[in-house]
Amino acid sequence: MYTRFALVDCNNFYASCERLFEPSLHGRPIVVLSNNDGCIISRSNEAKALGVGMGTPYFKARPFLKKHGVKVFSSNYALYGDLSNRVMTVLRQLEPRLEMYSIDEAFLHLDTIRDRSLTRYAGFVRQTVYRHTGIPVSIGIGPTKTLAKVAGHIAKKNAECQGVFDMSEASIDDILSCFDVSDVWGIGRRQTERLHRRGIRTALGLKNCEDDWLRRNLTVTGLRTAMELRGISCIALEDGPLSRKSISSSKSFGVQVESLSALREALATYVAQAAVKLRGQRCLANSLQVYITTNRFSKTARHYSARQVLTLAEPTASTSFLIRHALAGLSRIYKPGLRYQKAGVVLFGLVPCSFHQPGLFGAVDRKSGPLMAAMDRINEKWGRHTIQHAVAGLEKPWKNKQLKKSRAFTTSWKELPVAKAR
DNA sequence: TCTGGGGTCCTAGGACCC
DNA sequence: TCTGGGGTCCTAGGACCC
Repeated sequence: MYTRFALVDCNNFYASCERLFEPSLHGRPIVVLSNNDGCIISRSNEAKALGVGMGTPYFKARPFLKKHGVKVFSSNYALYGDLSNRVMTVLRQLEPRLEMYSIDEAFLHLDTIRDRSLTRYAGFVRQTVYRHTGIPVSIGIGPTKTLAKVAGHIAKKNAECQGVFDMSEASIDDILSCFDVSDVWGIGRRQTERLHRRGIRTALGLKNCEDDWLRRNLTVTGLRTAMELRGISCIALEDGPLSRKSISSSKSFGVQVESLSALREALATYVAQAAVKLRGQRCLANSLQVYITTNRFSKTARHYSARQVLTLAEPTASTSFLIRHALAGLSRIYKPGLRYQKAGVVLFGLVPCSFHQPGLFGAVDRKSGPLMAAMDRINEKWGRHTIQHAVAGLEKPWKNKQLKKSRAFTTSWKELPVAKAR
């Protein structure tokens, strides 16, 4: 049977979410900043048209944004996560074989759509998502995921496509010959440099490149990308239950941090966040990594970055236990007298709770399990830091800044939008 | 003053085993 | 002169994605 993948991509997702609750911003340029109000990570079409670059540091772009009346938002993940769920729910109702690829993208299998044109069907999907959620999407269709991504690009960039493009509507080679190789899914900066050195600048060039050279220079992933461009599907739709291999939590600080006690607070806070996710996934972790780093862009101070991996005697999901190990790791890599900019933790070696056989002397989770479950319930009901470990600190002066954040319109009763009749 | 956060996969090289 | 060979596992680091 002939397989067809569709890539559904929310247009300028974060900017579109913000605009949803401030309709006066329609037609006006908007940008959304990264976590610490650091970089620009989402731009409305109007902002793109002004030439605002993706990933530009905010402090550099600020005068320009002000001059052109660009509305600036801090990122509001409670809002984006909730709207993403709504989009995915609508899509899943239309097409159950769905892989949620990122917060704003999903792959669908279109094998079952036989009796009508895929372009028309995709147009229907697009309208339905918009009607139910208010989020505009583009849809690309192709025989492999990589070609569906190419089609998605074309759907988004060309107004005459009306948000939908199907690769089978044109000659694939013609399309690939005009498609920049650096825009191909899986081809990043380094690979682009290598391809350019060999004189390959378009997706068609990559498609026709010799397998041996690809295998040697771009590894098996590069070869797989080329095969996908040839229409041979090598990357399957992952529509099974999500099972992560690692869970991490890290953040830049709002102010630079020198003291071990502040680093301990921050790290304990991040460990607690990661542990909540771990329990939400009904898993235990058998090792963790902690790391700290100074500002890598600093021209005056030497950059220091260190990490420590800790293997646990027995896998656990207990916040207390994980914090204790993380802080022991921290004390081994902490160097006094430096100005730290970021800390983080990664939990890995995840095993489902149900698979785990408790050790003879362990039984950590049998004791802490009910306590953690109670903590999670309280924090879910009353807000994130209602109860927490004392070592995570109360004031949290190192917390990052998010000065321009919109409200949690859809996930908090206190922050519901208010409509006024005239 | 000021530059995100959370993931996945691949490879090379070392340790270890028989 | 001359010091095995082949396999597995683990880890750090790099590259990529959104």
